[in-house]
Amino acid sequence: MATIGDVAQVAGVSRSTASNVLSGNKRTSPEIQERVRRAVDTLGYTPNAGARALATSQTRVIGLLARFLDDEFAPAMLQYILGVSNTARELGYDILLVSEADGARALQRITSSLMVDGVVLLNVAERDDRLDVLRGANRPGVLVGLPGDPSGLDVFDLDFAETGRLMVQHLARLGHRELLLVSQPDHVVERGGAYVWRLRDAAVEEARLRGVTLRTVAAAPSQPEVGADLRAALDAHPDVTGLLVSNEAAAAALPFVLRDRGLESPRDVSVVGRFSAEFARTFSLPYTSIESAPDRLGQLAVRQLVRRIESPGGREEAHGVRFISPELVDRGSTGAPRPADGGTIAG
Amino acid sequence: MATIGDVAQVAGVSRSTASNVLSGNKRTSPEIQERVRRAVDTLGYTPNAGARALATSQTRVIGLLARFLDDEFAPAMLQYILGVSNTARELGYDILLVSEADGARALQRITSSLMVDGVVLLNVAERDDRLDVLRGANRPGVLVGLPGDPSGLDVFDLDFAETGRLMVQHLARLGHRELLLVSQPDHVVERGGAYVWRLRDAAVEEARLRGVTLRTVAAAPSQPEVGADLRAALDAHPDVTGLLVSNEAAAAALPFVLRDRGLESPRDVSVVGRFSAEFARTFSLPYTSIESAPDRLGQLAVRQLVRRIESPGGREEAHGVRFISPELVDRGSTGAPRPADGGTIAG
DNA sequence: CTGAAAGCGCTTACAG
DNA sequence: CTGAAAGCGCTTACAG
Repeated sequence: MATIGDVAQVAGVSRSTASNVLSGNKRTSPEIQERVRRAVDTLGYTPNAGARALATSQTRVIGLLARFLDDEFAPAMLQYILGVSNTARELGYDILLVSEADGARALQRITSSLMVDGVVLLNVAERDDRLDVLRGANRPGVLVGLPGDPSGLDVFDLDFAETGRLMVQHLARLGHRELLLVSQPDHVVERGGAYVWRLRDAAVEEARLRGVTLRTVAAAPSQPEVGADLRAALDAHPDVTGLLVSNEAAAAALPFVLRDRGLESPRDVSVVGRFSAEFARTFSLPYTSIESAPDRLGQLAVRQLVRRIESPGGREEAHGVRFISPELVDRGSTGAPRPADGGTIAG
Repeated sequence: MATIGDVAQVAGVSRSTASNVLSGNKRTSPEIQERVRRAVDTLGYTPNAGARALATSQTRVIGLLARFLDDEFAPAMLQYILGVSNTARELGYDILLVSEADGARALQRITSSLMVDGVVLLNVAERDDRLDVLRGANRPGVLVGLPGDPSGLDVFDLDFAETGRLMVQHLARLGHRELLLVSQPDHVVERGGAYVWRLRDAAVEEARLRGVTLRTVAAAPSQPEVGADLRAALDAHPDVTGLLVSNEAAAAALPFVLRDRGLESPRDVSVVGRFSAEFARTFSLPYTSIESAPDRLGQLAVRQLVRRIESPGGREEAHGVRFISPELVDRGSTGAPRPADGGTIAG
């Protein structure tokens, strides 16, 4: 491997001059620049990342802490990872992907060894044991997902409360009076999935304000249990004309369940989901939905992180929570409710 | 940040002794060990990764080159990534995830800068522009996926030819004489997805040997086009009693298509897929399938890579192609064909 | 068994 | 504008 010493020698300059040409930090004469560039080309020189990191305390690597939990839906997670990864590369950073179960320990390891310039935490829980580590770390970090205590942290998330309200509004305006919200199971909430109740509570409140009945049901986070949960929920609430599906696994299973009963949306039941366009495409979901925007959240998170890393006073600027406003993507699965005498959705 | 110098000072030893205790490379007295360990604890010392990499030329990071192509099914890809990532962590390595479009350039970048000790290439094509870079690189690499010219490379892959034969055998033995293979579209093959024709050609040959009719159809790699392709294929071949579904997107869409026509498997049509158990779970696929074993392939690949990295003569050992034997997982979607007079599967 | 010294390949004040 | 020198934090022969 060629070193910068080799480059300097071939170019006939000192190592510091070669370094200055390559970094562009100091002005150098065009002639010198040309000589150094030629030397780099002939030698096929690439700076040694470890040596550079040692000298500058910068690695140009961002740590990405993902969590693949059994009770969450892996394909949805992938989209966040890709969103972060793509934006990082655009800004000149590589991604160290950490998917191990013990995220707190992993975070400690990669920050204290200075392997990364900063970190992005995905799938943040209400009480997340990674946050104390992050607060004590020597590198900045941003979260995707709102924890219970976001103080001193940069947080990006979908506005789940507004999402809940929007879902209810949309169906209420179309004339629906009997709604069913398909949510995540209780243990997701207990484990810290605060987004679940943020959406649910707001939906319930909005329904109350509008004098609409909103029932809530928890469905399993994976196949095939989620299908059974959906069927049971429809049986239990035959008057329902509108479905709010916040649970992504349930959304993926819904076409099967509706077809089983000969139901069509929006003819027999109106459906509003909460998932990304990419997710809809992967699972052939024909439902109107609130876009969950994983790519945009990943992008915002990385941009903010890079600002903290690179801007001189970036580390000290005020932290805050930034919500993405939910947007409804119409895929034609909602309409006026079927007439009251039009039978039931129970099988 | 504490350095090893601080540790040495607190422990009252020299830096080299502290280093030796931590690495375990040289024998040290128990008392000294204890003193050093205590100093590490009180200071919260973690070695600086860059400095260590510079001194040892080892980073304990493995580069993972993924490719997310529009014409392949992203959720299937995730499983390989997780397989590699989990095994790497078990062996003490972190993962640098590279998902950018220009894989060859990325590979050049991470190897020549010595950011990684080795690389795993996913989704390798028949003619893959990353391979020349890998052959010229100063770090070892292993592939998941068989290229046209595997010389000088470590390759792991499912035995697609045997997979094709096994699928045909399984249905032929049950009495099926009219089979349909749902494959990938031509442009996947042209781009270099050799696995497509490896499976197809072997299936065709096996069918010929057994005197069974095997038709082949290409289906789109994503929703919703794949559904239309499946419907058209069933219409075009009404005599078919057995489906071999190698295309993962087609497998995910098949339940919808069959239900549309009131078909059940195995009553009306027998189905054998090729996908992982995890994939089956995610998409609620009730089909007997050849296990594609992404986790196992990832594990084998990483183990081999780490062997090359760590064993003294590991770099020089003979390279080779290792196939995983296909295994059929029975999910009850195959049986004897319906009687010849039993109607057709066309809608 | 322990320690002083050199070296890994960069960058960056600093002096000229 | 250019170069000699120091330093980043480790590891590792080498001498004792």
